[in-house]
Order: sequence, then C-alpha cells, then structure tokens
Amino acid sequence: MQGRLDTYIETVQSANSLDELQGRIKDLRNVFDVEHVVYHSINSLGQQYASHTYTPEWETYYFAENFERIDPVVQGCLRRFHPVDWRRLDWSGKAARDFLGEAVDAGVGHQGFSVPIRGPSGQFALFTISDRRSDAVWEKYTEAHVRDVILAAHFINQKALEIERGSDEADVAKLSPREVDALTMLAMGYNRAQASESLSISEHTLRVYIESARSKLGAANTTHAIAKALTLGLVIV
Amino acid sequence: MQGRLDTYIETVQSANSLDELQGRIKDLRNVFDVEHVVYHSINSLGQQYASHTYTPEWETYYFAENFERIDPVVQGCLRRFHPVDWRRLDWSGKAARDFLGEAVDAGVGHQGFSVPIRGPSGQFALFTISDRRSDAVWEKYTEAHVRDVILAAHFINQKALEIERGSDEADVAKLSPREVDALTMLAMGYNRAQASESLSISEHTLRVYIESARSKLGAANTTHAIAKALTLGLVIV
DNA sequence: AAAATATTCGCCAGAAATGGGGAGGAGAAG
DNA sequence: CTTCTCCTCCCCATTTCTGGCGAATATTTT
Repeated sequence: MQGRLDTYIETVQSANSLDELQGRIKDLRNVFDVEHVVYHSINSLGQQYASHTYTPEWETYYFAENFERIDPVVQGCLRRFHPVDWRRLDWSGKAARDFLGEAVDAGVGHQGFSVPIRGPSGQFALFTISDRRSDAVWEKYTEAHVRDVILAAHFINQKALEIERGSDEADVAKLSPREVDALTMLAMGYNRAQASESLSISEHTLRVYIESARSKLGAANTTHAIAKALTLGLVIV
Repeated sequence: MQGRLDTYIETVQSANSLDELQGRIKDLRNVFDVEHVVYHSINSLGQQYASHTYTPEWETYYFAENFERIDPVVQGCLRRFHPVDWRRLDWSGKAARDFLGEAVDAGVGHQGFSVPIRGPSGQFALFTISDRRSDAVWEKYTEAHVRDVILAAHFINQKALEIERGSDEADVAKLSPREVDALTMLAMGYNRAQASESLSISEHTLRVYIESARSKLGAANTTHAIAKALTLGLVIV
C-alpha cells in the first residue's frame, strides 16, 4: 500500500488538467480498493467542483438541490479537522434522513470516510472514500488507512488548486497594516467610533483606511470588504 | 523513519495537556533529526500559541513586536496550501530583511521548511522544521520528508485543537437556511434592498433573518455577524 | 398534541455609514 | 533624487442601517 500510494501521488502530480486529475481520482478506487472515491471542492455556493465515481445523475441532482447544505458529510466536515467516519456524523433531522435515503438509492455506499481539507482564501474541499463493507471491517480498514487517505486528499487538493489558478500561491490584493487594523476592528464588531478609538486615530482617518481597503479589494461596501478580507486570509479574527 | 514517525504519532495522540504536547513537539527534533521544530497557531491577532525549540526570549520578542505580521514565513504560508521552503518565500522589503537578521541572531536556523495547516472556524497554524544544513543537503532532505512533515503537522494540530476545545468538533450556533441565505447575500456585497430582491422576500423579512442570526451568533452588528458566520464556516462565500 | 422554530409581512424615527471633495508629511523603492 | 505608497486630518449631503413596536402560518421536534 505504501509503495502504491507513493507511485500514485507521483501520477497525481503529473496531471496537467482537470480531466487528467479526474482520471487519477478514479484510479484511486483500485489503490484504496473501495467502491467510490470523491473529491468535492466547495467554494461559493453554486461554484462547486466535484470529481467522483458516482453517477452523473446523482451529481446533477445533488447540485441542483443544493444538497451540500443539508448533507451531514459536508456540514460535519465543515466543523471538523480530522477525517471522520460517516456513522459518527449527525444524521438526526428530517432533511438529513431524507437525503440519506436518496443517496443510498442513487448508489452511494452506506459506509464512508471523509477528510476535510482547507486551503488559502477560504477554500474548502472534501475527499471521501465510500464502500459497502460491514461496520466492523470498515472500521478496521479506515483505521489502517487514515494517513494514506489524508495524504491522498492533500496531494489531490494541491493539484486541483494548482490547475485552477496556475500556482500554489494566490496573488491577492495586499492591504497596508493600518488597513488590516481597520478591517480587523470592524470584523470584531466595533463600530467606527470604537474602532478609531482603539486604534488611536480620528474617525475620519479610519474611514480613509476602510475606503482604500474597499477599493483595493473591489468590494461594494464595508461588509463585502470584510468578507473578502476574511476569506482571503488578509484579516484574521 | 516511517516506523519512527508511526510510533511518534501515537505518542502525540496520547498527550493530554499542552505541556505534554509541548514535550512531544520537542521530541520531534530527534525524530526528524533537525535543530528546531515549531508549532505556531495563529488565531486572533494577539491570541497565538507557540510551542518550539527556540529561546523563550525570541518568543517573547516575536509576540511583543507582532512579527507574525511581517514574518514572510507566516505571511507566505497564509497564502499557500503546500509546504514551502523558506528560500522560496518573498524576503524582499526592508521589514522582512530586518526581521530575518534578528531571527538569525536569535538562533533561528537559516534553513527552514514550513507547512500551513487550517482547521475549522478559521483556525490557522504553522508547523516548521529548521536547520543549518547546506542548501543542497536541505533540499534533498525536505524533498524526502514532505509527507512525514505533513502528517506530523496534521496530528500535532489535531491534538492541539482537541486539547483546546475538548473535541474535534466545534459546537457552534446553527443558523436556519434563510438566515444563511441572508448573511450570504450581505457577505457578497449586496445591500438589504438587493439581497431581499434576490431572495424574493420583503426587505423587512430579510431584516428579521439578519436580526435572528445576529442574536444567535452573539454579534454586535451585521458586519460582526457576517465575520463570525464566515469564520465559523456557517456561510461560504 | 403541545412546544418550539422557521418563514413571512409592515411602519417610523433616530443612529450610523457612505460618497465625494481636499491636503500635508514620512518613509521606502527604484 | 524622484516617485510611490502609507499615514494622518477635516466637512457635508445622502443613503442605509438599526431598534422597537406587532402578528400570522407552516413545519419540525418533543
């Protein structure tokens, strides 16, 4: 397995297009010896990318119904850091149960193991392996392969990001220190009066920073600027 | 190395306090055979945690001077997904060069390899190994150990998160679908008129959602609510 | 079946943010 | 040494947001 994964990662790194990457992702079924493999990148709602071994109908339906909003796998992984077995997710709630029914009907395996991956600029993706092994067997299997799955997820996501934007580094607008300060205060819930006091500057000066940050970020208003700065990692709150 | 790392990860997972974790992190010097090892978690500006093998004086100084804002290692990793060699970072700019000088004087190795790690709720951390090997040797060394470093970073961060908040899962407020819609529109830069039109509801109804979301999130104002929702992963823009 | 949420609608007045002007000094990069 | 970005301060008119009042139906959970 170790050797196969090493070889596999090399083939992933040699991919040059999303089509090739998609092929590599499907190859993973053999490497990991599971029924299904999924790489699902979720950025803006509605701007998702998925490469998987499910039916195309399921993908279409899933996206059309915005299932990412109720899918406990997505929702659970959004709140977690470590890979998680599907059985440990929260399947209570009508929407989740209904979704599960439809998913199983569509051929999605009842066992699954998903790893959340996060990149810069708020990027989020899921890497999943799914199968129909029994509970006991699946548990042993996943325990034995956590690290391999983590590494596969990492390198696939790296490649996806690289293909998408040409390099590892995102070239985003740069904000001056004071602009960062200003946006940070606002993101913490301060209004302009409080923020300017915290920074020991006049309220007018604060506004200049907010203004310039907004224009640098191409934001329509302050809230938009905060949202952009946060997702771009320019401001940490 | 493979075997040693496996054993090491088990010892990391058995740590029950930050002190123990700190011990495990220092042990990594032997596992990886490098001079310095650093785990640096950056959440709010000013709420950082670091566990490392540098001098306590350097840590104090670093935090006091807010060096995370100019440190090219931090800034570079904030924009990257894949581990990066320090030499490939952007050291131009007076602030960065001055910082480098002070760092080297403080005993920080001139070679370094850092991996960015991101968790839920906007959590961000860096795992770094640093040494004084020559360029050529260091390059070969890091190439050979990327995967080990990635895994070490992952499990250390997992443990740090677990110790910090008791479990892998963050238990955050849940928003209703419409509340998410409302905040999403605002985060995209729409004002209330545009947002309510997009959602085909009255402006007043929109306000109700914003209000309830704000109270659920314990936010002081709309901007604060957006910021919280974004960093908590409740809203994806 | 009862309780709790979620979704939807309206009006008004005061508070806050925005847009568009203008201007000087300090420091860094080329 | 010139150019550029950064930091700092000020006014006014208009738009937008916030807070506080109240209320009905539908869906989900307990």
